[in-house]
Amino acid sequence: MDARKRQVLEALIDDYIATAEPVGSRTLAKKYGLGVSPATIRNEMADLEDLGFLEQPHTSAGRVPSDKGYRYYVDEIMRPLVLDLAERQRIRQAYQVRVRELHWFIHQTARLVSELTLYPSLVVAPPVEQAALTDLSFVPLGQDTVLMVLKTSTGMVENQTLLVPEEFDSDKLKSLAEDFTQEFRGLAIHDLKNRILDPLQGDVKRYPELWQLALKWVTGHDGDEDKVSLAGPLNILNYPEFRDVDKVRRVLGFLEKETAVELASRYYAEGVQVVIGAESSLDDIQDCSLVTATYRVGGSVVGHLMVLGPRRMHYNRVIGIVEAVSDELSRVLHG
Amino acid sequence: MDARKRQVLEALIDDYIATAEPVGSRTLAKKYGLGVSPATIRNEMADLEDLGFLEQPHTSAGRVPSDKGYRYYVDEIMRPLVLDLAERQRIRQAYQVRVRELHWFIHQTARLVSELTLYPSLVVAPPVEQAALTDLSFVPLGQDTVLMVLKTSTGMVENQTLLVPEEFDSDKLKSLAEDFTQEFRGLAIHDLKNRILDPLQGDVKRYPELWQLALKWVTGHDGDEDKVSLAGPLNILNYPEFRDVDKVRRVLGFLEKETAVELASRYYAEGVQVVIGAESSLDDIQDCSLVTATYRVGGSVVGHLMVLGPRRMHYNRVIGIVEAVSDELSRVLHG
DNA sequence: GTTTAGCACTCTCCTTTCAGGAGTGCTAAG
DNA sequence: CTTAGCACTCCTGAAAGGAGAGTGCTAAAC
Repeated sequence: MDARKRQVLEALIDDYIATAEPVGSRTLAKKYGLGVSPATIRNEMADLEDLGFLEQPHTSAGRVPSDKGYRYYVDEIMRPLVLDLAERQRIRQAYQVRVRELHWFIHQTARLVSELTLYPSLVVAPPVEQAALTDLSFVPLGQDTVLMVLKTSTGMVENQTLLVPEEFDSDKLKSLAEDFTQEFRGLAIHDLKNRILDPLQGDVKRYPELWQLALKWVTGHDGDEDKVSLAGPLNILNYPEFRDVDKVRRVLGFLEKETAVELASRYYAEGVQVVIGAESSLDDIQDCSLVTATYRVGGSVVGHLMVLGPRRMHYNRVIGIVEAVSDELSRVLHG
Repeated sequence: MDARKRQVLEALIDDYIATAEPVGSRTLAKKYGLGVSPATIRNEMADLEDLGFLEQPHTSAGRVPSDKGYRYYVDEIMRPLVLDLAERQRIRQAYQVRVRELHWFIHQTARLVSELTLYPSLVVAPPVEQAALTDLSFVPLGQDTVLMVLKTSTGMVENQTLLVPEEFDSDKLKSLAEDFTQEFRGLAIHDLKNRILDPLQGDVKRYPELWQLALKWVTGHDGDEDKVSLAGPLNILNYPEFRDVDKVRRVLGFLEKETAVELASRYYAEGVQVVIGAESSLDDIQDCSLVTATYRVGGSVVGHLMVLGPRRMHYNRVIGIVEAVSDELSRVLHG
């Protein structure tokens, strides 16, 4: 893998990313200043194909990068694009208005990323289920409704309206909230739910009224709702590889399913990860690549951010954007 | 327009809805027990074409209903399908779990409708902007954040987190909330916002601290967010008329834009409305039909519910579903 | 008068064929 | 090692032809 091969590979991938057409030796020689003739490039391309970096759709077409080719490009050749001023500003301003509302953060992030990258983007919120309870209070709303406000160790706030017996007045609720916080503080939400649902724990007897309320919460609470935000799915339609409606259905279907969330969480390692084509071993997105990033609150990874595009994705640009956004998000979440 | 013409029209539309293929006289004679020969049906079809109810894609194809044909079918022939037990139960159970959270209601409704109809569905929430303020309270969350809980005359609750100066302690907030409610109760949210933004009103001077808080609310509050829920957009991909990606883009683009919401609100008349093809005079959805319905709280229309599908939509089924769901939604919102 | 069988006609759709073009690999010369 | 030349392959798009579906019309049957 000498320098010229790398040059050829880079030029070819750049061209293919831009045009979506198989790239021939003549094109490469003409458009990119490689200083050699098409014939020479042909030889290099044949070598690159032997090495597994390129593929030929058919004998007399140009070449197309293989998964392995993209992988080499991403790992060894390309460098993340530095965003221009306007884009950096846009990212900085995106989070200025509101505060502390989980679903707003992820919604905003997903939109921001998909608008900047022109690809669909999925943002997975901090898994509330795993965060620990830090504080809980009840706010009376009407004579039989109450707002339950729950704070977690990841700094997020969750609200949920509950129906309560009428005899729960303001003072009663206050003392119940204190009991609840006292008893359960520090427990992960997930464990807390299990404990509430388990009659053997004895909570039923010790706090009959509180337990009744808590049960309403658990049964009414859909842990997954609002935790994922998808933006810009239609962007996918702008790329010629998605001319086929069946393909569109598979890919967008994937984004709407649980699989996408799972996959995002699978790449748990800090920082930006790239998954190219078949590397995901998911049939539905064989022809797609993913760029995922994590964001943090107080040093630990709490959520994921994912961009999905065709295999010939603008990796350098997307990686640059995803890095910038996840950094900014971590920053504002920390503050 | 004699009885047999109606029969032929009905059979033809039923068949076209089922198959998406132009319907020929032979098919009609064979599949539907009309008791006459293809030749007779041909004559009827020629008449129906003269009347503008049918169209011929080309000389030697079968016939296809025109907008006018569908219109006659919807208004004069078809009757809403009565849902079966399982479906009715499903609708009844859909709203049992949670209470009073606006975004949850519309989200749930959109999902329910799209799953039952197999078409995309859009639900527009009661316009909070137009509802009157009935009550307001602040809940301290941390040393500098506070949850603002706002109740409206449509019975909905809105929450928003605000950043506040540290000197606003619990008692202070309580008295501020009382002042606020006292002063502004009964005002439409929309007017309230304008008033807060208008320095000439004198609120700045009279309630400097409160006004500061209110301003944060107004500027941080995106009136439209969470007010619209789209479900099942991908359903559209299952219909052969949307093989073409450009068409898909136009239609799904329409659903994501403000236009769709506007359109839904345009059909403000109580009950179910059907818009067929070009009747909407919107280019993007020339080949689509819409079924809209309204739902009510305390007797007055507050929101809209919309189903979008190909022109050959299962009108009877969709209308039945939309009626049932909007009734149920009105019922639970009232309670 | 209405209904129907028969038939010629039209138009689409699918397949086949064919030429053009792009790109390759190989060979041999620079 | 590089490059020009050339035969070869394979896709693509246009043109041509046949099959099939469905029609409208005419004339006979009810």
